Amino acid sequence: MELGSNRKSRMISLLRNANVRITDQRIALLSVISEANDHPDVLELQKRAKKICPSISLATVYRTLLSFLESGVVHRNSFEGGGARYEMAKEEHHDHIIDVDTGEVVEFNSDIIENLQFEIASKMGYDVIHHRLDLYCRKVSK
Amino acid sequence: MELGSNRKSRMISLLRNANVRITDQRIALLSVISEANDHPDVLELQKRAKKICPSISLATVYRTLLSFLESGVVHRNSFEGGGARYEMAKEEHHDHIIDVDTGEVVEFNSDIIENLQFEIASKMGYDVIHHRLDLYCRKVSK
DNA sequence: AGAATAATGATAATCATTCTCAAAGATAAG
DNA sequence: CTTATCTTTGAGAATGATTATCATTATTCT
Ligand SMILES: [Mn+2]
Ligand SMILES: [Mn+2]
Ligand SMILES: [Zn+2]
Ligand SMILES: [Zn+2]
Repeated sequence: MELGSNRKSRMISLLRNANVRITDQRIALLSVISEANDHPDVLELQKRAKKICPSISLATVYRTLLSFLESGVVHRNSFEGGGARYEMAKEEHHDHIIDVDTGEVVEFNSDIIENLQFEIASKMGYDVIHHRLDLYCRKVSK
Repeated sequence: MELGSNRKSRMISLLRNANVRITDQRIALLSVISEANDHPDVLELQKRAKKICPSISLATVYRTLLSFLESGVVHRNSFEGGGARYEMAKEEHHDHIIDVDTGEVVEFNSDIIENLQFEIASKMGYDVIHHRLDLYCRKVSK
C-alpha cells in the first residue's frame, strides 16, 4: 500500500518536531494510529502498519509506541484482559465504556465527574496526576 | 506462627460455606486477606500466608485467589505497574487513590460519581456491569 | 560520498499468570 | 480406624505481554 504524499509529509513534519529520525516504520505507525477511530492493540497496529511498511517488526512497534507515549502523541489504555490498546491523544480528555460482550469501546466525558475527582483528591490532600475511569458494560436488552 | 482457634474456626466455616475442602493453605490465605488492611499483591500474600502455612506455593496462592474471586469474597485490583493487588470484598463499594510516589493506596467513594456513571451509561444504552476508577495522585506539597 | 549516530529486526530475557501432572491430603463409606 | 474416591497441592513447564540485547542497516551531518 502507498501513502498519500500529503498525509506522508504531515507525518514527517510531526516526527521532525519530535526530534527523531524519519523512518518508514515511524511514518507508517503514526499514520495508522492517527487514522484509526478505534482502540487497536499492538498486534492490530502492526498488521495495519505492515500494509504501508511490510518489514516492521513487533519490537519496533513496541519501541515506537513507547516513544510516542513519552512525547504525548498517543495514549495507552490497559483494559481488562489482553494487552494494551492505543489511540491518538486527543485535544480533550475522555473516559471509556467497554462492551464486555464484544470488546467494543465507546468514549464519553463528564466535566462533573472530572471535577468531583479533583475535589475528592484535594480534600484528602492529593493532586490528581492522571486517572482511569473504565465502565465495563452490557447493551441494555430492549 | 499459630492461628487463634476462634479465627481459625471462623475461616473454616467460611470455607465450608463455599463448598470446598478445608486445607491449611486456604485457611492461611483467607485469614491473611481478611486481616490485611492494605492492598497486597500475590507475593506479599504468599509471604504472609507462609507464616501460618510455610509450605504454601505460588501456584496455590494464584489458584486460591481465583476461587475466592469467583465466589466473591475478594476483589482484585489491577493498578498500573506490577501485578494485581487483592483485598477482602467489603460491604460497600469503593474506589482508589494510588500515591504515584509511594504506591500507597487509599480508598474513597462518592455516590454522586457512582450515579453519574450509571446515568451516562444508561443514556448510551448500556448497563454498567462493573467499573474501575483509579486516581493516580501525589501528595500536595504543603 | 563518508563518518558518525540512531533505529531496526531477530531473538533472548523478564514478569505475571496459568497449566500439567504425579504425589499428598481431605472426605465419605464401611 | 481403614479404605476407596475424589480434590488439592507443589514444582516446574508453558503462555502471553512486554522489554532488553546486539549485530546489521538506515538516517543524518559534514
Ligand atoms: Mn479513547
Ligand atoms: Mn480497596
Ligand atoms: Zn476522566
Ligand atoms: Zn466506583
